[in-house]
Amino acid sequence: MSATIRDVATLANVSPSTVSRVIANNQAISLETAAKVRGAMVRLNYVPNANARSLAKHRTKTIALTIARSAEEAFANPFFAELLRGIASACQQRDYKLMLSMSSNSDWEVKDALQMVKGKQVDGLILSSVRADDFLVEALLAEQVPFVLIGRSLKHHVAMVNNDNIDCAIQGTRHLVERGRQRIAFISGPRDLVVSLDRIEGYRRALRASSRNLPELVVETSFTTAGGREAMARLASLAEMPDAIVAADDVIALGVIHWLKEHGFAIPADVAVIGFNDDPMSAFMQPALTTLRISTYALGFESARMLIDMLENQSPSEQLVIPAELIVRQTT
Amino acid sequence: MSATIRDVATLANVSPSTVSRVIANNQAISLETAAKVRGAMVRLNYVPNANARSLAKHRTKTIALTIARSAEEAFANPFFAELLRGIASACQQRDYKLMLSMSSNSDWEVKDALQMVKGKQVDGLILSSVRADDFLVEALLAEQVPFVLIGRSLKHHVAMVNNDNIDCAIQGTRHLVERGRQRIAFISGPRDLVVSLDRIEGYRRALRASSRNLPELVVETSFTTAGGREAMARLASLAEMPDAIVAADDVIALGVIHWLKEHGFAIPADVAVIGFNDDPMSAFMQPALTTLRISTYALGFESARMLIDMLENQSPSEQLVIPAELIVRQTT
DNA sequence: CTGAAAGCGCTTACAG
DNA sequence: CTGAAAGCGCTTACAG
Repeated sequence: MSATIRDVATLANVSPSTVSRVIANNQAISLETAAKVRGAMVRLNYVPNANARSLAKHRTKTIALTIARSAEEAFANPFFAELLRGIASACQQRDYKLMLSMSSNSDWEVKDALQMVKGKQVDGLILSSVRADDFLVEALLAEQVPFVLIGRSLKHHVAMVNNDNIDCAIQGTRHLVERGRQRIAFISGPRDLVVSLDRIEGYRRALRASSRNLPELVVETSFTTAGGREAMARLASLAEMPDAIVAADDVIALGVIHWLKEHGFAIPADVAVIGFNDDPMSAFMQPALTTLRISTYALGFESARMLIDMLENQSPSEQLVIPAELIVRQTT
Repeated sequence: MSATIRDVATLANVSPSTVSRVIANNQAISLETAAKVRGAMVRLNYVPNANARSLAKHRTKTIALTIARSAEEAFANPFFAELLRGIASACQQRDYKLMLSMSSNSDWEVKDALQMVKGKQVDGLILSSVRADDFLVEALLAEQVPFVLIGRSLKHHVAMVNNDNIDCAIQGTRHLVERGRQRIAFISGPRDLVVSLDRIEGYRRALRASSRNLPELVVETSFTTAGGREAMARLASLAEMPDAIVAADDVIALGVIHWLKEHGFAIPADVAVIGFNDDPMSAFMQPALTTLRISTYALGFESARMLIDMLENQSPSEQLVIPAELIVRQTT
């Protein structure tokens, strides 16, 4: 059995309260006593029991990232690795622990999230995606759980860090318009996500803003390479095939490019392609992918920083918009 | 404040002990009582406090993955995302929570790990890499902490899941020998890692086993794309440049390929390249990368499964070797 | 089948 | 500057 606070107290000849105070760096304790206690702690190899501590203090110094997908799916997309990188860095800096919660269906997601926070395993949550009808947000609001969104809520004014996805899609689409493309299609992720709705909206606005009366062509698929291939195949079977694709994710764009190459289309000569995210691999693809750099790392870092600030200083919830940038490479 | 077990007890008109028993699904409780209690739980939206529970039960149903790098670095390599995917899946299946622990230096690593386990935040650990002089392993052994290694320990017989890295390197190198390459260089990751030593060993054995008296050429770099470029640049500056590269990681291989393309070398005509891992991106590179598929996902999944088995059934520690396979594509 | 009591290992007013 | 006591919210022998 590990040493407890009593063992330390006994060895140092003080009361447990005193030991507790030196753990907490309480200034009231005299330097001699503190030194004596610290000596006992190292001699016993003492580590405070975090459960007892959390139970007494009502805080855990732990936050969780929730991902509304099966673990299988989630980390297949570099977006989440990059997001995690940012979150983990902020946690490291602020001495917080990070917990991961993945759930494949929306009921479980709500249940898991509430369980972690109400069960006092974590102090707060980062939600990695937001659905249009977000039960989770409502449930968390109702239960007064501290959380920050990666993305935005359609209905509630809550802490969030997001990109201006409408504007991103406008930029991407306009770029294609300016390149003189005639049939620009948009391959969207699942339409129940706010991010999908925003990007579709931006795509539409850009087309309408062009004076050329360009047709709107939106198809939906999953955020996977396979999804990209499949969507491209569908688009190619149309009477008139698109000459440009805006894909809502680099991983989708990758699938599109594969399909095109396999079927002998030249990129960008026959079909131009633009993605979203600027995943680390995207610069290295052949041809290198034109994409919207949404700064996923910053999204993660800032969300964690914001949550921890809220937790520690009850600072008010912020609405942060991370700037995005069109990175033009070889596919357009 | 959230409802506690007392609130539920009061509402259901039973004692807290009884509520605790229905939470635990204790068979002794009558069906009526159980139903009554469950009713009260949902009415109060009750969630048990995990800290109190862990404190009383001495277990948390949580495991941690430790990564001995800064968060910055870790998730830049797809290996960890893939590993995490496997681990998270197993956790999901077995209803365990997953905690992440990253630490950039070896002292912190030991401290963090002991803190998590001795502090009862987690029941056990998965170590994602093993150093030749592994203080962590010794410390964990001394403290009787349950853990499993991804990789192998040079000195201790402990629970582990690993690839036969020596054999992998033999296969990869032999493949190049059979392709008639004359100057086969090996780009290793940091030499303080067991996995690096094993792969270097395999490379050497394969060269010696060839009857052609091939020169040994080993350089060391970090597990990054930049590391690959830099190492390739060094090799290219030699009197006689290599005509084949075995890179200890696909990410390194990617850097090598970039360097070669930028400097006008044909792959594989001038220089053949082989990687390790079969990261998801590797099949999509141009040219597609020949690599050793080490089944990273399985490594992760099995490590978590093994750890949880040890935790739940005190099953003895296993030594599992995940088979690897040479995937020949276009770079060789 | 159920309850009262002690215990898990901390923290924190309250006294002195 | 330090200690005794109560409390955080559970679980689990021990009785009955």
